[in-house]
Amino acid sequence: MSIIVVDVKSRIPIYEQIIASVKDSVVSGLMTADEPLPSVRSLAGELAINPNTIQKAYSELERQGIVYSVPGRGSFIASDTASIERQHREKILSDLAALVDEALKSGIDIGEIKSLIENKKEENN
Amino acid sequence: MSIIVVDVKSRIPIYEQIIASVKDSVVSGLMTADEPLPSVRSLAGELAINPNTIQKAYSELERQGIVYSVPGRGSFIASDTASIERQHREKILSDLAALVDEALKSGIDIGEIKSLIENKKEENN
DNA sequence: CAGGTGTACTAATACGAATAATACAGTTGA
DNA sequence: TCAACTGTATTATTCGTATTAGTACACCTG
Repeated sequence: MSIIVVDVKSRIPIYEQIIASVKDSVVSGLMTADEPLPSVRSLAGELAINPNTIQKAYSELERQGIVYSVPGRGSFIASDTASIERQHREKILSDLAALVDEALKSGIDIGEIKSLIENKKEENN
Repeated sequence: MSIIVVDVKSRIPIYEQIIASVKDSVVSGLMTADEPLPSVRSLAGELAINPNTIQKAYSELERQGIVYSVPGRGSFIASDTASIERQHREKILSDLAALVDEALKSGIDIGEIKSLIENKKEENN
């Protein structure tokens, strides 16, 4: 099963949307280690886009170590998803730090930020 | 004085960079109400880009109520910067909420987020 | 009135994403 | 064995849009 969706009207290139979509599936646990991705041609058919665009996305994912491809067999999620998830968490924390920085510089009260977090914690239970 | 800088190599359109730059100057207090912006032609000369690109940025800024333009005189920061700053804070809080949401979904401990905020608070003193 | 300002318009250019059309080599399963 | 799948590679073309280019007009200021 593939949860890969794209929005052709988005300003974000389709191949980048695919990359993000696969990454999301990995970090959310929807796709697990060594699980096969849809083939270049079948996914192109599903999404009604050109196979070359899919290939470009898969190539980049392979370059980043998110997937590995075997000619004749297919493309698969990397065996080591732990490091992918770790990288993902690091990126979120880094983004979060930058945003909190900007918030404080904009004069947003730290209490407001804290309560926002508490609310989010409630939702995620 | 103008703190407007652009990176022609960025994937972000130059006119959007200018828009963001002006907004930043307003919310950071570098530019205040009714202060004149550099003229379309002079800024184009400074940044070595086409005047049309500057005009496009200024037009959009005017549409958003960030600046107002007077033919023959120039372009100026809006008189009411308070609402601009409010909008900015709201956007930050909204972004922050989304990011915290994603962090919690990624299994990041809430304590880690809190300590991150405390650290940032220290830095901003 | 000269020289600055914003504004408007059309055309041309540049760049990158996406498509299109093939071709080749490896794997798989009937 | 071989048809049908897989990834990979290559080249050319299309397309959208940001950017440039050039020009013109009306307004304001000293």
